[in-house]
Amino acid sequence: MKKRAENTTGIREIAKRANVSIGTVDRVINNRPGVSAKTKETIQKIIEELDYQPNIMARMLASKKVIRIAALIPSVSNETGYWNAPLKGINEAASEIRNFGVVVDNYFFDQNAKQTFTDQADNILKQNYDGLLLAPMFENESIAFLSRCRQNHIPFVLINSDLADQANVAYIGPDLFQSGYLAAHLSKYLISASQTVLVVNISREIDLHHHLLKKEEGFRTSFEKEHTGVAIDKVDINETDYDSLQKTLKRVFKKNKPDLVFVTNSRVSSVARFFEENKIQDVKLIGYDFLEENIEYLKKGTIDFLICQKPQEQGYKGVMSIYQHLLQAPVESVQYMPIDIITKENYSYYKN
Amino acid sequence: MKKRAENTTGIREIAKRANVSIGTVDRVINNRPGVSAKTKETIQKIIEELDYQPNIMARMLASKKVIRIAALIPSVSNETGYWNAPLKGINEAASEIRNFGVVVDNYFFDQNAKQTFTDQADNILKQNYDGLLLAPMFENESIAFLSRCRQNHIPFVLINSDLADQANVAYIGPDLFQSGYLAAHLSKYLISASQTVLVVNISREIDLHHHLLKKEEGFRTSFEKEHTGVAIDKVDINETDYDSLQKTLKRVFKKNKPDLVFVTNSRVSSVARFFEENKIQDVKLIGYDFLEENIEYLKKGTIDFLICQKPQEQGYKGVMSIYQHLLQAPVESVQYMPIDIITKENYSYYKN
DNA sequence: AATATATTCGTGTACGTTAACGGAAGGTGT
DNA sequence: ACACCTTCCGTTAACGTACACGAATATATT
Repeated sequence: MKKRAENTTGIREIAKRANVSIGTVDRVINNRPGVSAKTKETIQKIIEELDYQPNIMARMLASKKVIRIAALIPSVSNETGYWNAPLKGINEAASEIRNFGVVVDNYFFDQNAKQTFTDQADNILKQNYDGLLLAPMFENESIAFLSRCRQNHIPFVLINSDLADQANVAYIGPDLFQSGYLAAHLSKYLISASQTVLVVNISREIDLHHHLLKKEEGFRTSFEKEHTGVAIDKVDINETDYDSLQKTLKRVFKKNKPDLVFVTNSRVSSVARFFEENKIQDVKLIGYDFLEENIEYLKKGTIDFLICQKPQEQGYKGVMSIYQHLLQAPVESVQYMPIDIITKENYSYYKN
Repeated sequence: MKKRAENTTGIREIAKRANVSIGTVDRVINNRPGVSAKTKETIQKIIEELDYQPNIMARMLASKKVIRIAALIPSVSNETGYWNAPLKGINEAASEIRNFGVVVDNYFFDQNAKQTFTDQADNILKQNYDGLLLAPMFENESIAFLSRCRQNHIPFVLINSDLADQANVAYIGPDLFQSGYLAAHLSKYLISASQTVLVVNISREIDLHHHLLKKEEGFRTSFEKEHTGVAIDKVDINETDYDSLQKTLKRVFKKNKPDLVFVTNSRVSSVARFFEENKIQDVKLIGYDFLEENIEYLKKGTIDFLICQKPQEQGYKGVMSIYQHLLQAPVESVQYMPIDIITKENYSYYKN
């Protein structure tokens, strides 16, 4: 490891060449007032000539500014560990930019209790953050919250599910429609024409349904497009406990047993459990997300495919995007996650 | 005339708590001699207690060290643009850590000319780099090169294909066997029992073959395990131009037309072209890598699946890993890339 | 003309760390 | 006794930038 080469760049060199002090150069670089037009121009010319790039290290070291970001996401429930992954991504990003003077505070709400969401939203607004990362699970409440953020000039990034026309800095998450569309495509390898498919939406709060419906729409569109003659049934289950699910599925299966079941979210493991307990082996099963319980059933072959969309990366990129925006850097406003297909063979290599 | 912050968690605070000077603390942190065992211990205890993380900014600012890394990978040929992606990853990493006093120099060799590899290797050794990133395409030459690196105490990271027992800091790339295994699994959705599969290895230098053979091995193993009764033929093509390929395939297809073709590398588009030109539509096709020409055939349906293993990320992580290692940070020694499945439906969301 | 006010600029200190330098205390050999 | 090490530790000047403070100069006001 050698010594660094003689540095002829830097604010100091610019000052020397312009015959001014570094203070003046600093004012020009940071676009602060107090420099005559003439001086400013000569300095800017020299900056261009040298292709001067400020040293980020020194800048961050010297700057006492602190950027404060709030993240509001669902808490990890015992019903689904999905939000573990985004949280991990958020924390990873947070620790990466901690040295850059960024503080990320995490707030959590209960997906089964709207009140917890609005409470935390109020909480966040009181603290006067510089930016916000939000998983807008409750549609109406989120819209209200974001409207107040706009009033307070707090920029925000949405992850996991999108909301139209919110003037958000970025959306980072799945293309829900396309994700359902792909699920249908995979299904076509698993069943043949004139067989029956069952779409299962499992979620307690009806507000969370819009999220699932887009996937269902994509799923149906794919089948309709190709005129496969496949019949698509559907059932909504508004309770997340296993007993309710079992009761409903028993009824549906008795009436018309499907050849393939498509679960529109991560609760596919409950359906798999239902299959196992009732010795249903000839029905294919597709669902979402790389969760331990899902993987167990994937290993056993009860679940055929899982679709996953990088939840951890969503958290990571969410934080990074709001941070970039606060640094005035341009940010891609729609960042769709890749649609990953997980099978028995490749799950051990999957990285959330 | 501002006072230093009180609640500082830096080297200064540690010094205060340990009743020593920051110089001593610095010696302990950087593991330099000149500190009594007793003092060292108390300081280390305090560091643990505070969960002290050195400020990278300040460290890089104050340190006059420059870390020099060499990367040696195949050049982008007109035959395949595969190495564009790793190169992009390498450059991305390089520019991310440039401010941290790291210089990455790229060296290229021609996959069809061993000599270029050894020439560049000599070149690199002369320059006395601190670390090396290598794609060890030529097995024997790479082993010889790495042996000399070890002698010169230059740590190295391997990407894209692995070499056993080289004392490398890390391997970052596909699990070749498993990747072929997955290809076989997908194949089972596309064909039925007692049909015929053809494995195609395309590569000019025989030394590059060991790479492809592992994939073939995984592919065969999967079929053997499940006793599907599928017959697996194989053909090696040692020229990379289209005419040679066409001639060989015509001969093979005349003799025994397969129901599915598995191409063990990114040259699958040549086979797709062969299919298209000869109006072969009932043969399934699986291959590797997210290249423009491959995607074209995927769109058209000539190629059914592509398997891709994040070539860009391989480059990125390769640079980052050797860098981390040079910073004395621990590095995961085997980093298998996820095995991504690309279809007509999800290719537009794929990120290399 | 004297004073007040604005404009433009230079100086100094701080950010957290590295590393060169030097000093004190104690040991060794003659 | 002296000179000369060693070992252990403190002090201090950088690194490149931000920013507060105040000095110098120019312009306006009375």
